Amino acid sequence: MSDKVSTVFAALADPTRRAILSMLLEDDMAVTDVAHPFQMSLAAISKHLAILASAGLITQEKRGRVKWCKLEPDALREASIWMQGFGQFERIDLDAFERFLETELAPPADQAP
Amino acid sequence: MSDKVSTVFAALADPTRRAILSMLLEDDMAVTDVAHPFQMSLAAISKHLAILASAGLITQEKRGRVKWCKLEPDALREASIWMQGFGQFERIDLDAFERFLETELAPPADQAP
DNA sequence: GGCATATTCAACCATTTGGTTGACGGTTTG
DNA sequence: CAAACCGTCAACCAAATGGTTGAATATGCC
Repeated sequence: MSDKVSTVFAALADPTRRAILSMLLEDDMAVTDVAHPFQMSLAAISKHLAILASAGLITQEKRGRVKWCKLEPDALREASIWMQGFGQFERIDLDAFERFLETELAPPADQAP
Repeated sequence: MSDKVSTVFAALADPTRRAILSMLLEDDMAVTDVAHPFQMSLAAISKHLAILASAGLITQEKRGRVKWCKLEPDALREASIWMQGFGQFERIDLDAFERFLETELAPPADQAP
């Protein structure tokens, strides 16, 4: 493994970890709260979170006795860009794609195409 | 693992397998030729190819005594869509993205946009 | 101080992964 | 037919993965 992209993909290859990421999409969460919906030990979830953190997909910050987990979506970018090298995306102009995103992702009631 | 998305991500988590996919981006290849640049046994590459095939990322067709490997980029779509749930891609309009691709990825000397 | 809460550590276990080697089954060619 | 080539299978191995439990470490509260 070792390289960055491999680490990210490996982290994403586990459904529990993907579920955790989906949960964190809503809001930052404490480790205990992340663990709550799963029927596995807190230690197991703690390990999953460590893996997500070492892949850069989340960051953890301890405030008081609780450790808050925060999604870091930017870590997906490199892997996402790798994937865009394939399929319909293979000849993509990344600058044009960037411009596309800027207009497409503008605030809801902003522009009329 | 078991689910489709997990299988695809797991397949992508290995640098050898990603290298193979990159090679297949150029052209279809025989197993032996895929194995050539790597310094590991043919059997090992054969296993990697089986993993890529079971993830749906490639297909293999035997013609005569050689087995041809072909990239199947569509298998990346589901995983790619999953990733788009995060980060800057979360509010993307897939139809608009499709139209964008159609113009942006038009065959070199085919039609003038 | 003492107890409850939040999280990790350490040791352990079963299974999977990524690799090796050698034998084997098809296919092509001399 | 026999020899060479293509690829997989089977058995094995070391290391990584995903999980468990119980003890340990912080922190907060009465």
